[in-house]
Amino acid sequence: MNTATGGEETGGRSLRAQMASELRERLKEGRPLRVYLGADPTRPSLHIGHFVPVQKLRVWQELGHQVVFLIGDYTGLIGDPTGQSSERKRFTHEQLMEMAKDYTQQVFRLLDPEKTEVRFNGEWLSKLSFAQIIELAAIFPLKWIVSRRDFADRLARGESLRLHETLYALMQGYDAHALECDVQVGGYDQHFNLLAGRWIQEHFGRKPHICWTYPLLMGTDGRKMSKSYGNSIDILDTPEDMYGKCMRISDDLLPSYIDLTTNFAPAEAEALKARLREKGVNPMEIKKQVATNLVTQYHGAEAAQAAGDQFQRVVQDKALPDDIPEIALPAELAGAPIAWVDLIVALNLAASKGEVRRLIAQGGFYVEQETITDPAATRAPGGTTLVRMGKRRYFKIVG
RNA sequence: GGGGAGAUUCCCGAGUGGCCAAAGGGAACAGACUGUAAAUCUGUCGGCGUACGCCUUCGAAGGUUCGAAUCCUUCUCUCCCCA
Repeated sequence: MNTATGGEETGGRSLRAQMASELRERLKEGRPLRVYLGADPTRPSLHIGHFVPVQKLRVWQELGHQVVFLIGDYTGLIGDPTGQSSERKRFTHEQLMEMAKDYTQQVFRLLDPEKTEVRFNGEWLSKLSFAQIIELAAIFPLKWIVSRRDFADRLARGESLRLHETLYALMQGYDAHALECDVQVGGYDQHFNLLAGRWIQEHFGRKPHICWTYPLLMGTDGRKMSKSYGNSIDILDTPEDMYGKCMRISDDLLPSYIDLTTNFAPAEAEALKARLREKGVNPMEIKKQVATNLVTQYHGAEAAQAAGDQFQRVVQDKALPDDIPEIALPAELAGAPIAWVDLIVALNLAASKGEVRRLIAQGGFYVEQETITDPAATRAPGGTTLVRMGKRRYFKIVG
């Protein structure tokens, strides 16, 4: 059964079409729908890739539907095995509750706390009896579980796969049932977990919820978005960083960013994507609109405007940024001329003298906006000196 | 428990006695150009020295050798196959 395999190829057109038609039916009921997103608080800091469903939840919220944000304090005890190539590190309930604080704080950058129902799945999962778990477990043919690509791969490679991991989907599915929701949103990889909710709801004679999933958002360079790749845009980024990182999105990824991260009205989004396909249109202009939209969502229109202005000034017009960090010279370095190479290393602004020399040799070291070409150049003591290393690392050395 | 493969500079990955600070790719950094911090092109990419050079590095510790990432011994860890 195709829909049970849980991989990114699942679902397919027919399922999506079915979900769309079920959603249309449900909307005809004319009441606010309960739309839920669950997340396990197993990561300390989040990026906009994690936030694609959150961003969509906000759209639902703005349309007047009841949005539920579920914190997986119990599912987090297992850790979602979806897409994992090995057993996950497990957290204690205390750790999870601690991380949940940061988590909700970040989520409320987008969602309206007043209008959001926040729940913890420990509320019901902790109360299930063994008999109830048996009943739930009986819903899932083992074949569905072991044919999921992630599990199948691990089994094929002879790697550890433990029973508790196979229960994850059951737990998430039960959440959907307990929350009596109409729609569950999630990443595309969550198909299996979302469908589990439908099976459980159907088992209990309920109308199954609609599964609404979103494709994976790639990092700004086209690889998987990950903090360690340095290609992520993080929820807690400053407006300037967020804007700048948006401008760094590869041109060909722009359409997916428009779809997944902005809250343009559908027609507007389509228009932007159409513009991108036109000849002679500078993608930069559209990228700026995406950046402004994104920063506005997280920081407000004013901050977005300011960030855009700063980008224009600093990057495009190559002017000085607003606040350049000042570095006061420690006593032992002050008072005498010192070679730039030594100074920069002493201040920990570079890992080695060779690195600074290289920068100078390549014409990327500037003092008071003048390129330094002599690797032995020194700085005279006293006063404030503006230093620029490379494209955008500015410092003021004082003392 | 038995058999096999492997651990290389940030990552992947070549390298089986000197030409190896170590191919190639990726990332990163710089410069050029541009339509942006995109794309493209060029360069750099262990440390110290202006420099012929010196020092440290190829899982760990020893050993063989004029000379080892490459050979031997032991150890640690990882993966695969069989039971």
